[in-house]
Amino acid sequence: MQQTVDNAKGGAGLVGSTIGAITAHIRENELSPGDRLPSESVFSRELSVSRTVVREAFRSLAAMRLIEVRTGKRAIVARLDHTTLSPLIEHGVHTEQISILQVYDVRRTIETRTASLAALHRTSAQAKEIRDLAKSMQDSFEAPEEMMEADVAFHLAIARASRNPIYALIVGAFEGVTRQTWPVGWRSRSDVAEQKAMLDIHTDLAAAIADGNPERASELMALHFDASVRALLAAGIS
Amino acid sequence: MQQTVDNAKGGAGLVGSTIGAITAHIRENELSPGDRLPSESVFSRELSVSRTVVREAFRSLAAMRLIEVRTGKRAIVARLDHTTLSPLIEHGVHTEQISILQVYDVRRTIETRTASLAALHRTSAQAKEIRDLAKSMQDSFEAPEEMMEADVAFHLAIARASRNPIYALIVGAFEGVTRQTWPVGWRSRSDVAEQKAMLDIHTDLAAAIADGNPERASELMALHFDASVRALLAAGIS
DNA sequence: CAACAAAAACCTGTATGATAGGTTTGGGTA
DNA sequence: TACCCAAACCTATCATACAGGTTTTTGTTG
Repeated sequence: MQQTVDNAKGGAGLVGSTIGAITAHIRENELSPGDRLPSESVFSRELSVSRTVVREAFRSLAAMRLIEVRTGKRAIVARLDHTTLSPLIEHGVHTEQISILQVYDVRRTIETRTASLAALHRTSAQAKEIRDLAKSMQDSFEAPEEMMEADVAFHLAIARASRNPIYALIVGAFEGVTRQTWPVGWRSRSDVAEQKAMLDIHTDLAAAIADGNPERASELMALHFDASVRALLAAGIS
Repeated sequence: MQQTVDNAKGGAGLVGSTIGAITAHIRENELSPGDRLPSESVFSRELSVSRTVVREAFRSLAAMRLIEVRTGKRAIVARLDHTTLSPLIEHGVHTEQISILQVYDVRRTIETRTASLAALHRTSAQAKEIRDLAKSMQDSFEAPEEMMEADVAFHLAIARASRNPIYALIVGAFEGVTRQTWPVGWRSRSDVAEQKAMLDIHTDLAAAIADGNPERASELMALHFDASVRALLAAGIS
């Protein structure tokens, strides 16, 4: 019936080209996170496609976390968010395209670096946050659920303290998988002494970051992951 | 009017819960990449939502690359694909949430590891592919465009040879940004000797991987990135 | 009976129009 | 001036329709 949107980018189909037009709009107008986009009907009129198509394009962009849609309000350009990639990795694991050990290899690679960077770049507020989380873990020895949440937050806080949002993005990507495997690793630690040792590594790591000691921080992080991998292997996870 | 889908996951709204229902379907039936999903109308009936809602859910999942939709055919579970994350990183760069140097810090971290792993795990076919790509770069000295493509393919091939798909995913995420900054870095290399040196590093790296020498491979990769960062800084990119 | 081709059934892509309910905004009133 | 409310606007969802692709069924023919 009509068909005005040029097929510049975003793949074939009207929805694809509409996605291209919207991202182009963001770039050309140099929109920043939080800035509002034109409404669905405006795009619909402007691009001569039905609102259905624009809606599907909006949904796609929202799924990619490039924009945020809120009912009644206009869509806004999205701020990078560490939860973005979690579903993707979970999907990979569930469909057996990714193994848990592969996740841990990547985490070790990334997080020895975030530990270094955090020791160099953390603000004092972040140093405190990280130490508090390590303490939370110690305090919740009897409540594994809480300890796990503190652990997840601990690693993410370190990634954020690296002051490179990409690291936070990647570390966040593994949150979902971590929540599914953490209890297994924890239970597989043979005795209480070993469990305490694990907690101590976290505390020492927090201290190294607070002290601004990147070598020690990254060394402790490496130790942590080596121990985690041993625990997972002991539990029969590959 | 109706409203049957439980709000288990995927966020509020019918579309969100429908997304949850579809991913649940994939998990419960343990679908693998390539397996076909029920049609839109089936989900529509099953979940008592309109096809519009199911379509938007499908679009969202397709945008996240959890499924693939093809006109006329049924949607299938998607294979992990290294191009998935590129738009996200580009968005971050365009909206100034991510700097180029931050991209290079992550690449250095990741790719020194992929170089090691590739040296350990590459098949002989992969070793050949990597060497051929290094050679392509040497051969296209007069055609920067081709050289860039060979370079991009080179790094991705190494990531794939690591035999950990997550690395390929992450390295692939930076393709878009790389294509936008590569020419700048190349031109900023002051003289031909320096440009040749850069090419030699690639060739040596390919050799180290073929030789199964992980230490040397990762060392060369680190050298490569140090030089790249210097070139970008020289070009005034931060 | 097997091979094959036409047709029926099904599927996705897109458009249109309608209703419900949340948000913004500009007046008008106190 | 401060505040409240109605109009205007926006997104969420539904129902329906039709134009192409794709798969399956079926009927025919060798």
